[in-house]
Amino acid sequence: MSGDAPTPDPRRAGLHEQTVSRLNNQGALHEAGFETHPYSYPQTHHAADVLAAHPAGADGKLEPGQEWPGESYALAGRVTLMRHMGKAAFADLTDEHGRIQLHFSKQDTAQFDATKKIDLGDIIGVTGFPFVTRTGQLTLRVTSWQPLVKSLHPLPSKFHGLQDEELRARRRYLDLMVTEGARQKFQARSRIIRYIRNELDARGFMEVEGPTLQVTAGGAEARPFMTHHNALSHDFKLRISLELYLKRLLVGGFERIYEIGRVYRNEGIDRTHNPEFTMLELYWAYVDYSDIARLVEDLLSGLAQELHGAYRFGYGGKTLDFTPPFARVDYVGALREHVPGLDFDPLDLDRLREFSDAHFPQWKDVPAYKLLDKLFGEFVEPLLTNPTFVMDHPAVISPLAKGHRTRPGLTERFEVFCSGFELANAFSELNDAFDQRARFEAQSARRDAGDDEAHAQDEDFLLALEYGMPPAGGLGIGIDRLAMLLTDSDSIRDVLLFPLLRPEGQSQTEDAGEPPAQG
RNA sequence: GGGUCGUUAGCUCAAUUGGCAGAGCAGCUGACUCUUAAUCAGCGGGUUGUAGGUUCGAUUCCUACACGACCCA
Repeated sequence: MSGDAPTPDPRRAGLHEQTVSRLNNQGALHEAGFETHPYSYPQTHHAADVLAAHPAGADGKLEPGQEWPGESYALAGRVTLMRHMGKAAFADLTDEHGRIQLHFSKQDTAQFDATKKIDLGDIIGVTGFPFVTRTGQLTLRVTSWQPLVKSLHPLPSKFHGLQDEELRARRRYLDLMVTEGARQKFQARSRIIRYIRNELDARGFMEVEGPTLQVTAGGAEARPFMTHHNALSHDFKLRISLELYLKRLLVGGFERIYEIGRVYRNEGIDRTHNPEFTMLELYWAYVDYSDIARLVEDLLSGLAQELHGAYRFGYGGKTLDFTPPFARVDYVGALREHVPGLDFDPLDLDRLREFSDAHFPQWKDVPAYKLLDKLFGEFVEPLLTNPTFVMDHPAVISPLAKGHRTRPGLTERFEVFCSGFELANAFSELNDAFDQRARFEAQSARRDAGDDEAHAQDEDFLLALEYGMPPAGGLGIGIDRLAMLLTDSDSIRDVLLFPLLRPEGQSQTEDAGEPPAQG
C-alpha cells in the first residue's frame, strides 16, 4: 500500500453527497502537496499538556494577548469544530486526553489556503505555540499542519451528540468520539482493573489464565455456549466461570492465584446482564472466607478511594457508602426477617414449597431449592444499598462451598450485594473430594429433572481434588457491575465497549446455503 | 416469552382531522484576520425501518415482520 494513494473518482455512483465532497477535499489536499495517508506523525504532546502548562491565574483567567512563541507543541487529533473567517480560522482539536482550540491564519500558518479543505472529523497533526485570545482562552497558534486521514462521513451533531442508544452501542467509535464522558467511563474501567491487579500482585498473587474452551463448563449455574473444534472433531463449551481450573492450580501447588477474564453465559440480556462479561476470581490457599471478606473490604473500599477519592460517592441519585467494615446480614436470618409470613426454617424445603405455592403461585414450577434465592431476590436484595455481606448460604444452593464449621445445612459462603445486585461471591472452598462428588451428584439429579442450569459434574476436576487441594478461600467479583457502580452507569451496556446486540439485516443466514426464508 | 413505547435528511428533532415531508446543525457557493454551537447571503440533500392492506390520496389508519428502549415473567 502506498501512503499517498491516488484519490478515487468521487463521481462513482452510490456515494453520498457529503462523502463525495470529502473525497474532493482529499483530492485538493493531495494537489496542495500533502500525502493523503501519511505513515506517522511526530506527536510530542496532548491537548491537556498545553492547557496544564498554562493554568489560569488566581482569578480563574488568563491575561489576553500573552503568547509563548518559544514553546513548540506537536499535537494530533480529530477536528471537532471549525470556524473559517476569511484569512483566519479557529478549530477545536480533540485527542485522547482533551480538547484545545487551534488558530490558523494567513499570516502565521503554512499552507493556510488548504485549511479550507479540512472537514469536521478529519484527523490532522499541528505544530505551533500557545497564546491567549482576546476572550482569555488558551489557544495553539498553528504554524504548520498536515492532514493525517480524511473522515469520509460527517460526525454526529456537534451540539447534540449521538442520542440514539442503539447507534451508540453499535458504532461505539462514534460514541467515543462525540459523547461527553464516554471515554472517561472506559478509562475508569481500566483503572479499576489495574488497581485490582496492583493490589493482588502486591499481596503476592500471581495472574494465570485458564482455558475458555472446555469439555465440561462448570463452576456456576448457567447454560453454556456451544462450539466445535474441527481438527479434534469435538464439541466444546465456552466457559461459564473460572473456578474449577483455578482450583486445579491450587492442587498443583500455586498458593495465591487470580484470573481476570471473560466468561460466557447463554442467557438473556438486560440492564445488569450481558452474555459475555468479565470476572475476577482469586484463590488463596490456607485461608478461609473470613480472610477473603477482609480482602474484599480492602479492595472495594480502596477502589472507592481510587476512583472518587472518598468512601462515599453517588450512584443513580443515591449515595453509596463503601466505608469499611461493611454491614453483615445472615442469609437465613434475613429471609425470616423480611419475607412476610415466613416463620419457619426455610431449609425445610417441603414447608418452603407449601409456603411458596400458597403465597406465590407464579413460582409453582420453580424447584424448591431455587425458591430460597427467589425469595431472597424479591424481599432482601432490594434492601441492600450499601455494600453488605450476606453470610452463610444454605448448602443446597452452594455446591462448591465448604460446609459451615458450626451451622449444619449451611456453608461458609458470602455474597456482597450493593445497590440491589450481586457484586461478589466467596467461600471457604470445598476440598473434600467425596463431599464434592456427592454435591455434583445432587446437581446431576437436578439436571435429570430438567434443571439445565444445574452444575455439570466434572470428573477431571474431581480427580484433581482427590490428590488433595489445600484448604483455601476463593472469591469471584463481576468486574462489569463493579464498573457500573463506580462510574454511575445504570446499564451494563455503558461499561462494555461492545455489548452483544442482535445483528442487523440478514446475517442470520450468513452460513446457510439456502435462500433466506420469507415471511 | 408478554406488555408499552419508539424508528422521518449524515446528526438532533418537527409535520394540525388522512391532503405538496420541514427546521437547526452538517454539506455546497460567496463574504469575513480573535471566533466560541461564530455570523451574513444564496443553493442542494428524503425508498418517512421493511413488506402488505384500507383509501382518490398514508409519515399519519390497519396487519405482519425487523431492530431498539423501558417494564414484567
